[in-house]
Amino acid sequence: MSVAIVWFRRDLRLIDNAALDAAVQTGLPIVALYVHAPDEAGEWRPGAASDWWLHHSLSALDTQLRARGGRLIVRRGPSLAAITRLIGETEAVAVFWSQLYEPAAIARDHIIQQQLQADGYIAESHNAALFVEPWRVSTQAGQPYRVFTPFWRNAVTQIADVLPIAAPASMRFADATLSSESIDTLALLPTISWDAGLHATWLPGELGALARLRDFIDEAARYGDARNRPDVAGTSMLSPHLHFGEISPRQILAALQLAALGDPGWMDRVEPYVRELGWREFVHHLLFHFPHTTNANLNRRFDDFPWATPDTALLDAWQCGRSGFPIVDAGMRQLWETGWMHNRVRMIVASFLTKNLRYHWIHGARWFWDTLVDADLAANTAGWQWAGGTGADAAPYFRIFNPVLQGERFDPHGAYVKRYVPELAGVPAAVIHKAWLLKPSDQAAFGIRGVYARPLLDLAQSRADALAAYASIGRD
DNA sequence: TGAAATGTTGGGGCG
DNA sequence: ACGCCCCAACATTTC
Repeated sequence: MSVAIVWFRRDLRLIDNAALDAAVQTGLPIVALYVHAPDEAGEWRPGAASDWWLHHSLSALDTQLRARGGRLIVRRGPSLAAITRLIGETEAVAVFWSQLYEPAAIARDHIIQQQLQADGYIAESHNAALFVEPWRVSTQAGQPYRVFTPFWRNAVTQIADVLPIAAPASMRFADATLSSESIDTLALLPTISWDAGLHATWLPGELGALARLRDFIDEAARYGDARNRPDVAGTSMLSPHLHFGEISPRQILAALQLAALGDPGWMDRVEPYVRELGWREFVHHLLFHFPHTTNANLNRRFDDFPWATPDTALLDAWQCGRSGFPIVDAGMRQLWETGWMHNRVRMIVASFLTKNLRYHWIHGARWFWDTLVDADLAANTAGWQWAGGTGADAAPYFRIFNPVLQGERFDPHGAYVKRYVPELAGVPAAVIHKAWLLKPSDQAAFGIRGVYARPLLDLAQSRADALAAYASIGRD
């Protein structure tokens, strides 16, 4: 019996899935496969929060497939061995999958494609995650872009067709005698129950992604004003859904364009959000063209930068949200509780780590990698290199955020801080971001104790130290 | 999508 | 009435 295998990885959806569509177009019965092979990601194997999401997203995909008469076949890696074994069990003639952009995945997929094609099988990779493939965007000199604005100006001209592919009207599945691991046996869920906040915040899976998109469309025109306010639900919160491919950027853009019909000014108002989709595109292209940047500075001038040697207690305080700077601690606790942090606050905590503490950005990248449900090697790498001043189109190193001013500007009522740092619930908004400056009698009256009466570092001194360190490596 | 230091301007208090 | 000074407000420069 001939069949076509759809090898799902991080394209866990039925809509706008070119690989799935290509498999259906063969007219052959389908086998939907997931191969669990976390070691194949090398050093950047998914962390605990990502695993939590993956478990639920795989379950959601399996549920969707079962509703259509099929199911998800789950096997353990190595991927090539699992695929070739399944080919033997099914007499498959074709394997379809969606392109990934991490260096380890590219290398693995290349070997698998070569092997399958050498053995006479159809082995096709399709684009599921980007508007434009990275090898189709370059400067006039033929180089990859390192600056966002010209990159995006070029890339948008290539976004011609944003009509997403519909989910297959009907799917015919291969006979259901194939063995499958249960998703539970992959042991993706935490052994101790720290995931209540994740459950309360997220609904992994394609239906959850579509529901989130639907909610966001109504607010998208306000994104430009609201996106910097962590105390307001002003962002799309689609990042983990995008990471796992439960929804595609094309679907999002198409939905925005549909909502804009009959309202000519609407697309202009959502442009700030579309631009963020552009940044997502940009960082994926960067990772493709500069794969070493997961661990090494893109700007090699920083290779001699005098980063401080991390102090375990201070690094731990940053991770756990006990630095004494309310906006920083609120962000780190939001991350721990929900697996996500508002982007404005990500910039603040990253500036704090790489500049006030002067720790190498890799320490932040590793912590985010383990704790974010949207941990994405392209976005995480570029985001941390941007914050640390070592990346493409990066914030210059001397651009140091002041957590007091940032807190006052973007959490003016202290509502975000109070939500995640309950110790400060009794502090008036006017002083909540700098409570250590109050006189002791006021501190006592407002219940200010511990690090909030005495933060772990001096902002002015650490800023001066960072600038001195920056001066020591000289200009270009 | 920076903050702080430095420079400039102009209104108003005051002798 | 006038010059002087202070300082808030804004602009520019620097890191």
